Amino acid sequence: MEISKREEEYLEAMYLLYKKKGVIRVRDIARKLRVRPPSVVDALKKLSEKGLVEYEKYDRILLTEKGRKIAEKTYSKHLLLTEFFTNILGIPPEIAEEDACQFEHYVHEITAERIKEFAKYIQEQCPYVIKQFIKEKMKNEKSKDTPEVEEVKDKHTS
Amino acid sequence: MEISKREEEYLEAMYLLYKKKGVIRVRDIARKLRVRPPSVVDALKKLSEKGLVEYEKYDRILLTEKGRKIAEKTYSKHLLLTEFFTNILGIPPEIAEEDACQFEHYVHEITAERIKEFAKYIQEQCPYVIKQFIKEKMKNEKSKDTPEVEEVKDKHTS
DNA sequence: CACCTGAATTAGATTTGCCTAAAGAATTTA
DNA sequence: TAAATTCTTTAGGCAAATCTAATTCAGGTG
Repeated sequence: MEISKREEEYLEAMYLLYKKKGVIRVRDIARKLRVRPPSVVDALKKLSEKGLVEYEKYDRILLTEKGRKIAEKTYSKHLLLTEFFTNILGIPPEIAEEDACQFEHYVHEITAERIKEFAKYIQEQCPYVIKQFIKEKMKNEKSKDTPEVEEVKDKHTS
Repeated sequence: MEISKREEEYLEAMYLLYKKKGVIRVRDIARKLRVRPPSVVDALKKLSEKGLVEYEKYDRILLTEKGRKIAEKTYSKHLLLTEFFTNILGIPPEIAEEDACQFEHYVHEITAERIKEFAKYIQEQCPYVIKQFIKEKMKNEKSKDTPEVEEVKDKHTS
């Protein structure tokens, strides 16, 4: 059975809401995915037909076993990608988050797994090199925020 | 002006066709994107309205300056991602290709840039570690293709 | 208990991207 | 150059995902 990117996003949102609050409400899903409640109801009906969500109107909403497994798999990719982008590449958290949030729906198992292994391996084998890389990049980041400072200083001291 | 993932894919396909053959034909775009020719015509009309493609029916098809720039940007991300997946992570080429083909449309400039820098840095700073990682993974790959061999050997030699 | 409020739902419409079938244009070939 | 083939285009429709407006429901309060 085909499951779309968007459906995966719905499942993931529901999974996180359940983990955090213990209940899943239409309103909250809508907020999380930045859509209107009617769109959520549409999605719930479809997901329910596919056996990924338990849904009867006006009743409590739950993921089925199958739905939860998909959500977990997606979310674990999300975590691993975010970590890689921030810890290894030194990407700012909000951007890392956005990139992960998209790629998580496309990345092959093998690639995800490999990224995780690579991160571990490289941190163990050459932690200092990584640290150095991050440090370098962070520095450049900051100088972008305040691009004039260095130059001005030079002028003053020269 | 909003440009969708799919539109970016059309631009990229056209860009590559032009680079390779010097002409862009509906038929070839369709083949590349695995859609039927009428879908391509629809897309061309929209892209033309957005000023990304020069299109008059039955006439030659060209990217505009603007369209070409978008395609180039996308394609350069494609290349860099593919290289990272294959050369650093040791992902098989077809899978690396597919992952790149999706992520290229979402990855932020900064992340793409950082991946490129990281690949360069790590290859310079600890080329041996990378080589070792790849080697290890490749080995596991192969043993997956022929999972019985080792065991059978053992039995025979024991 | 009746009412009020906020949440959930339905109805109906829009947009994007794709399709098939059929018609029209261009190119190749006999 | 006329016919055959191939490519391109139009017409008409479908499915996914979204929206707004209006309705229905559930829970809390006077």
